[in-house]
Amino acid sequence: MKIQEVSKKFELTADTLRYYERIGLLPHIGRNESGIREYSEEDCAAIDFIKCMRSAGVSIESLLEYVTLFKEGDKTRAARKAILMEEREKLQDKMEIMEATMDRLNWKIENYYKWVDDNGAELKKQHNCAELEAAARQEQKRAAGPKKRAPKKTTSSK
Amino acid sequence: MKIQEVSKKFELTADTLRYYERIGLLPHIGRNESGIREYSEEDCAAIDFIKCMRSAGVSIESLLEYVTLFKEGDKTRAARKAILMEEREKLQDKMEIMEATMDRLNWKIENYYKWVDDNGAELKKQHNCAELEAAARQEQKRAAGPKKRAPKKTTSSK
DNA sequence: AGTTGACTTAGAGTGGACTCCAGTTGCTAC
DNA sequence: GTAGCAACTGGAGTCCACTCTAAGTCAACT
Repeated sequence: MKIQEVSKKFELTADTLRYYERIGLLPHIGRNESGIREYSEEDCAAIDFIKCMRSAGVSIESLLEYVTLFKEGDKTRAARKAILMEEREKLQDKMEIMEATMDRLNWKIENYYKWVDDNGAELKKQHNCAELEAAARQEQKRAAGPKKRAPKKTTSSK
Repeated sequence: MKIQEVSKKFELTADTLRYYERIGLLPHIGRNESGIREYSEEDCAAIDFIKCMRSAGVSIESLLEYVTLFKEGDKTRAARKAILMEEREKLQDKMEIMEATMDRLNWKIENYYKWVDDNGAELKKQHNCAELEAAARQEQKRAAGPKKRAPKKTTSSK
């Protein structure tokens, strides 16, 4: 398979594929007589694995460690397994954090924002959510108060 | 609360807190007579919310959108709700991806790496995992084979 | 023979999210 | 009163993971 096909198949740009190869995340891909990459089934399997891990947030660094061990052969199996287990732990932790955030988001949507109608006007006032609302109210007070209105430099240099 | 306390409480560096304020993610924090930040309860609630969202991977851009609407008052409730719902969607999607990755990792650990003993030697050979193994084997063949390494630039002019 | 378009390379540039730095001010302790 | 330390400011630097550019090669088509 040529780079464009692989790119489509895995939804990774050709640049990204070349980048992965360059940093050693993918093995050196074979070239044909005119120097064009020809991805084998095995290369694709590797890409599939890497893509899966990356999309879950596994760092390139960890993946590199893993594939580096791979190249060293069977004697590194235990170390490789350890890496996978470590990454599994990390993923597990992240998922727990995300679940907590989901709960919070759900609470906010279902409780705090429940009285919002379709066309964007609010139907009732609410008064039991601290978080940003209170801070925002305070901010409004501050802004309305003394001239103290710091220049609002948004989004650094552009 | 002074910045150092807040920093400890939420495990965010003072730099990060100042950064968040600078870009408008946090409201302008009140200062005492000598210009030192004094974080209110409301500020802390906002920080707590932001930290929670950030640690789940919600982008600063989205959070900024949200707090910007907040400053515009009640008429933006519907829009704010929409943002939260969108972020909930994104989180949900991410979690699904992560779950799939977890499954894959679990499979690999439990099947592919099951015959690794404590001290790092492998006990048995395995032969039914494509992925990187095959690619690695291929790579080893390539390395052992022809000269490989040299780029074939014949007429090179830099 | 010339043009198109996919490919090649090394290397530079980008965007997001911090993180650090230099210089200054202000509080507390000795 | 001066040393030490925490805080302040604007701006520069860093890290990660790409992403883009320039200059070139090659096969196919007109």
